[in-house]
Amino acid sequence: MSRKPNYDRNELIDRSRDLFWRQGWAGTSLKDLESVLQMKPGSFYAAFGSKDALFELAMEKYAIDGLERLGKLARDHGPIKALQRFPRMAIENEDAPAKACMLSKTLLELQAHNHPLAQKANLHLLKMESRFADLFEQAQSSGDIDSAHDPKRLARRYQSDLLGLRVSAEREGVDAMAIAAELAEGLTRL
Amino acid sequence: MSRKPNYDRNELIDRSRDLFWRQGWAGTSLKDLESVLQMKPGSFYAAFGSKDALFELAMEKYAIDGLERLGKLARDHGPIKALQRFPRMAIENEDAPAKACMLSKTLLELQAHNHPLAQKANLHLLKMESRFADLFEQAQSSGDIDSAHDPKRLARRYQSDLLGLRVSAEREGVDAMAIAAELAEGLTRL
DNA sequence: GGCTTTCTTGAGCGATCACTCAAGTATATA
DNA sequence: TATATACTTGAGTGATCGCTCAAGAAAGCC
Repeated sequence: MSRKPNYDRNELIDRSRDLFWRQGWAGTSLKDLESVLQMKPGSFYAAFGSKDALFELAMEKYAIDGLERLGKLARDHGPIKALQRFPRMAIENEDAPAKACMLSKTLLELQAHNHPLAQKANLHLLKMESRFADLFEQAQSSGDIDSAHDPKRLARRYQSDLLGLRVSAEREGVDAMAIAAELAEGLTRL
Repeated sequence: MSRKPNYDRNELIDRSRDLFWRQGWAGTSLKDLESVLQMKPGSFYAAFGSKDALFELAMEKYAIDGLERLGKLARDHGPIKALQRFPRMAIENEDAPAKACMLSKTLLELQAHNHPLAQKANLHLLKMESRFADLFEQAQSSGDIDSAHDPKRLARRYQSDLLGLRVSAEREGVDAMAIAAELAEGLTRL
């Protein structure tokens, strides 16, 4: 029995993530999604339930991708180099839907209305922050960073600077790569 | 002849700025504005022309206020102390509509649709950046900061970190005052 | 007071919003 | 091949969007 969907659900979520990332929550209409996903309303709601539900899936995928990219950097180059390269990686991809972080965009857009998606964005950011703290701690263990510093404090500051970088990268007329380089260089002086 | 409006236009723009600042462009409806300004649609459009036009006025007022606060800090305490205190001032006011910068929020929300307000937000940010650069240059002249640094570069990085701080301050569970303190402390080591 | 001019009112405009559902179509199992 | 079980379609839902405009109210000038 049954009939298989003629789409790849995972790929649809990817495309939604790109659209939501670029245009934000209110800035993305159902018409936009129907066009990008090549789906009629009926199929869309059968598959995802609501715009909010799909946004949540998209944001989860965004967050997991970020964690995985950071993890791969750490495995390939070690903790300190990973932390140094990550900001540059976040803004150098010209094909990415946006330079700014989707989580911070969501937070800024929806926080004022106490939208559940804003809280979820913050949870993803906290998860990322704790991962940064892990890497700082590892960098201290291997002697790359002075152990006098509190890794959680370092992570908090690092993430804040990273979010700032990515807002700046969204602007025209700002050399974000130069800021990223400064950020990386700053880590060598801890 | 003629009849005077029964409202203070300047105060209406202030209230609009607070609402737009907090809720963003799409997040603020005409109903919201009518409620906060105590105006019926007809009066609203007679007075301001459109939602976008009022948003632009609100954003201009926001930008000018920022420039003036920075200027006052510089006059009262000198360039270096002004740069050190400004980040804290930006996030410590509990009554402010939001911690994050209205200009960066506008940019992030509207950039993807090439909305004119996004470009205007960027122009205001550039103006602010050049004012930061002026202060860095003055701090160098008075010997507070090493003259080997490029003041424009310092300003660019400073603004980026400031925007990051203010995004972080919008989050729950993040000690933004601690980040602001680190930012200020960092300026003493230039 | 009479007149002109502006401001205020609020019903309602067309467009778009997120979303629904009955009908039609394709596929897997029996 | 017949039947059951999904999936797909797209016209259409009520609500809300930003905005208009004709009518009425109030203030300044003669």
